[in-house]
Amino acid sequence: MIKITLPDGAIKEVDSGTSAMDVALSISEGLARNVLSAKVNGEVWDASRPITEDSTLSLLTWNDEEGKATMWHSSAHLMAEALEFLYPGVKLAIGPPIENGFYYDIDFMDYTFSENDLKKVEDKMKELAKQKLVFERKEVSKADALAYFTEKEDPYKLELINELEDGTITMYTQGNFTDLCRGPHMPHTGPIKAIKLLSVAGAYWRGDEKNKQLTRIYGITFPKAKELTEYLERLEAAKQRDHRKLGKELELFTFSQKVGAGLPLWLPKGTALRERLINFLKKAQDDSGYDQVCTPHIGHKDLYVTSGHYEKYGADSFQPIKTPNEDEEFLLKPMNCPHHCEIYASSPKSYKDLPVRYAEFGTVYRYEMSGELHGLTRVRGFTQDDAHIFCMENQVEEEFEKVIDIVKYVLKSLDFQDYTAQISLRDKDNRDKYIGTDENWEKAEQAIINTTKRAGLNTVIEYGEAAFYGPKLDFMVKDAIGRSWQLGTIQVDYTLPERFELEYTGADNQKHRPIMIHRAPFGSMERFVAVLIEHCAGKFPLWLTPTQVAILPLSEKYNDYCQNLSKSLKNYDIRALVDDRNEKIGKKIRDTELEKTPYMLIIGEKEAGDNVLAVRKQGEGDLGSFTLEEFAKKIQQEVEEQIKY
RNA sequence: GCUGAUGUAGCUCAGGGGUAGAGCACUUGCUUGGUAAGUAAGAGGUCACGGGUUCAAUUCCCGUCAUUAGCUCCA
Repeated sequence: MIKITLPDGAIKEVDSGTSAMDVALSISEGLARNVLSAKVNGEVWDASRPITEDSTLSLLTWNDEEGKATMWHSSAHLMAEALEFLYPGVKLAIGPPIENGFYYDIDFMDYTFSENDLKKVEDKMKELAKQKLVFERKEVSKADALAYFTEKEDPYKLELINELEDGTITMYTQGNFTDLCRGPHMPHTGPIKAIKLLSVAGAYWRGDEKNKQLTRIYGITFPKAKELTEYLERLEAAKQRDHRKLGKELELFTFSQKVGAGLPLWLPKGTALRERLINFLKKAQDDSGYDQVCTPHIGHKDLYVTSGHYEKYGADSFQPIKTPNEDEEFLLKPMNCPHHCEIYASSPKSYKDLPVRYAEFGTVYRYEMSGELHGLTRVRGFTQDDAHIFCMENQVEEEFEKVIDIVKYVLKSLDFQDYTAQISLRDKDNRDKYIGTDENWEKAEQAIINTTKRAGLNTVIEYGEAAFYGPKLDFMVKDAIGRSWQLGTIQVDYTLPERFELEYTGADNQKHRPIMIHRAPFGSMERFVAVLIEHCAGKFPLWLTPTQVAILPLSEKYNDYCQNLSKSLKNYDIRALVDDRNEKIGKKIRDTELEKTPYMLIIGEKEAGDNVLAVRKQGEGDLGSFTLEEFAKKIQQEVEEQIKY
């Protein structure tokens, strides 16, 4: 007899060799039907695998992440079976579960496979799933595994087996399909009720571009058709708030083939919004003791050799610009820090001057591989809301905290509630890729950990994600539909002051080296606006939105009255536009609703006569009558509420 | 960069070896309205760019540029 401890602490005494499924059956048949796999002593197992020693056991169903992964992994095998049936002789590489579904990498040999063929595979999978094919686990020797896949002529599996240790190899079979697999798998294919193959893409064998490119098929399965429908609806909703689509519709930005890939062009409305964001941050920075500086878009190659960026990024950067006569080399600036270091160095500094904080909305250029470009989130020219703080050792933590405060203020004002601070430290093993001394790294890493703890941030530590010159704190922001983006960043740097030989004179009349903090609360204007658009689905906070109020005259008779109204609102710093088109009021309201303008004023005979405003709120409807003063006050209050410290 | 898909009016898209079409937007006329689409007419295109095949190419082929999905999830 062995003892099985269940999650609620209950202990069951059962015969050795009892499976998780047996335990489930002893609890209830309904539960047993839903079991996909089981966690035995912390390891995910097949529900049917015999347990032979005292163990903790939790049964995994569709409601557990591991349960989902089990079903998706099994679905990948099911797809492989369907593919082998429809395309005999295809070579299979790997097929794991992923965050949303699964994929399988396939070498289609001489077959051609396109998106149009997905349906056919999907149908075959459905047919197979209905047969409730049982997944059988088998431990095999390395020799047997090699023999099986040699016979099958599958080079990918053979390569994988050769790297495995004898005695640890397992195979799984369902129906007519056998695969090398660590498992676990669900008991049988029955619970796979809804199947959708989503896309076909290329992927290199083992992720290495020198290897052969295989065909990757992505899919997802569910135990209920309704869940699939809901999933597809969520995908559709995400598409609807894609910043590339909304950016076009709301006339915020565009791209031009002639200007070049990855070089965004900001349209008037987008620029106005961007300027508003910039002024908002400038004010916060002004209040926090920052000084604005301004530096050129190019810098001498030597500047970047000194900073170390040339060595690190030279090949990835744009090519140097050569002067015609002197043959000097300049680079488009990939970052602002070296310029700011030279500003610091332009005059002697005393400890009494520190900290100095140089801020610049600096446009930088970086060469991104053409395939990496993506809307406004990954571009080749972008503007950082950059600043560099030069301070003394004993000021680092306080400065760091102040920066965290600004970032928190920015995120709050734009209604980002849900974010994580990711502390990026050095790779634990491979330390060659970082510049600077171990001692300085230790100090900087500790400073970040301490301050984030004190600021009460929700943090996660990532090793190996640090910049090459120092550790950093990145703000990972979740948008409204749960996707995570890296926006603001704060980085401690002991290295650049060293390389630029920056100094200050201490109270002891000795020269000391300042410490540098890089920071950008938005990250870049481009990425921030992109994420903001997706976060609010184009319905910007009132303080930021391009047009706050649309004035809709009921007929052309009231156009002049409305123009005057617009001017009056301007005196209250309210941005209003008059829709003076020759259209009916229903049409004007509909168009304004679709443009997501927050407020509408409907002006006809009654309003013009009584000197009142009929107010309508976007998405909500009629709010009733207001006087101009009442309305202006309402708007101003709402704006102040949003950008309060 | 690699692989696939895509590129037709300002936007969203249909079409197809014999020099192009819809809806919305735009212009003009009628209409002057009460909280999500009034009505009629009109204008608008080197079918991304360059080459090839053909009597004829926007359509087929090749190349370039751009957009897009994936190449990060590891039996």
